[in-house]
Amino acid sequence: MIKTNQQLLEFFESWREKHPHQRDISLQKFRPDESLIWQGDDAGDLFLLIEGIAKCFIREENGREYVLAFLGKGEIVGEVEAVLGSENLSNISALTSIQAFRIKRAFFEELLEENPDFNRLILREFATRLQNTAKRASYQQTFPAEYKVLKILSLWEKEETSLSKADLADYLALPIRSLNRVLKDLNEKGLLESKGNQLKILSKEGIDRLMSQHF
Amino acid sequence: MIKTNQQLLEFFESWREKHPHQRDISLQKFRPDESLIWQGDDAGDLFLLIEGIAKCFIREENGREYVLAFLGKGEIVGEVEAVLGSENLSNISALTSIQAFRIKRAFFEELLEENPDFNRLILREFATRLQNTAKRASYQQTFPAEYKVLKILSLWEKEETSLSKADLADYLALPIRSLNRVLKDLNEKGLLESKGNQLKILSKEGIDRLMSQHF
DNA sequence: CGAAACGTTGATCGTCATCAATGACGGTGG
DNA sequence: CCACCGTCATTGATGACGATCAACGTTTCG
Repeated sequence: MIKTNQQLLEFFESWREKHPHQRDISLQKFRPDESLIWQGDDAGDLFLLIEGIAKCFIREENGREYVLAFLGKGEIVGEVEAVLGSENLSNISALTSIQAFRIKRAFFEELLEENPDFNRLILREFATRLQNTAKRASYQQTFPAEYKVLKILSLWEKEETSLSKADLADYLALPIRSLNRVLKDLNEKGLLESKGNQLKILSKEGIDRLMSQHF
Repeated sequence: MIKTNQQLLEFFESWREKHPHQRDISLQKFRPDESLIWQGDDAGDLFLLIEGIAKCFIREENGREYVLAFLGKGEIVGEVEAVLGSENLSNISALTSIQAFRIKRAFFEELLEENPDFNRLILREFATRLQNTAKRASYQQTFPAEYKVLKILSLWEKEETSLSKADLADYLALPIRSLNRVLKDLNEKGLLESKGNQLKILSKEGIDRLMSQHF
């Protein structure tokens, strides 16, 4: 639900320890709602999240937002554009306060070419993202709204941080009104407790049961 | 619409010329409807398409198919799974007769580690796929059926090969009936001519005009 | 001063209307 | 026989609008 990449984080942390004076990596902070990357801009520096949560989303020509992913600790942003040299496909904005490494693009490319471990980490990162987006595109197309919500909730559970309902709705490509409707139903069925933005799953079994009815 | 990767094809062709007796790459043919890769199987050898078109799709638990991409000349399949060592995410099946290189997985990994040019090609391939799937997921969620069809058609035009309507419908995540309805409308508006599986765009301007109405 | 009362604001929901997408079924034409 | 369409019914998702409720700060009064 919120992607993380512990290995990538460790790679950069240990790199920093070994090269404390390296100027290609710097620390940068963002406040909630600040943007790290703007869709349509030319590829610039990359960021690696150390703390906090960011939202990666595309704004369509009709104004609607589609959330591609929520990114957490250890996730890197801007790599796709860096590799292709293309303009930014998506926006990245901070949901919480964020602490991040800012990585010079040239340095990223250098690492990619000269450090096999890093190269491998990025390859794996790409591959998992591909898997994730493909899976999600598939089931978000083929299942009704209620199921999408259930799917998210079943992935939830131990997630510490709660997202705003608005963000959740964007992620599911549902209007808030529709999301609320589904949540209320689940509430009445006793599967869920919702106060404000805090969603609490009361019966994982019940949720799995409901999901299986869509087959 | 139908992805291709000329550079990757050239890489393997020239590799073969230089190493004619290499046993890690072999030629393999597939007939229409044959499968190259089955969803859920363990990662095996990879394929690189030399001729023909393949369909990459996920079958959901409720039986519906979601087409991730149509693959043509120079596209490689099975790389994501090879990198992650995970089971196959999707099915790959031949739409036309296919001629392909079959690449041993171990050899692929070796190439990836030891050949910087190849490594770069794969990185770029991953990155463009990420861009494509992300873009598509976004606009397929946020626009109505008619628009999705228009979008495809506007990308069409110079495409030589025509896909079956059934495949097109799966790609758009629409039932055939619905696809036919849209096509008929466009037909009546004089923007499109359709006989059998051959779709011919009569007025690109008209299509762009219709698309802009969705904003 | 402190507590009760009040008003404002934003989130949520009940209800109804609407629309888009789909399914069903039978007909037609190649 | 198969692909396609006319037509009608149904379903799911959404929008509109007003009512309600909770949170919060402000006012009023004892």
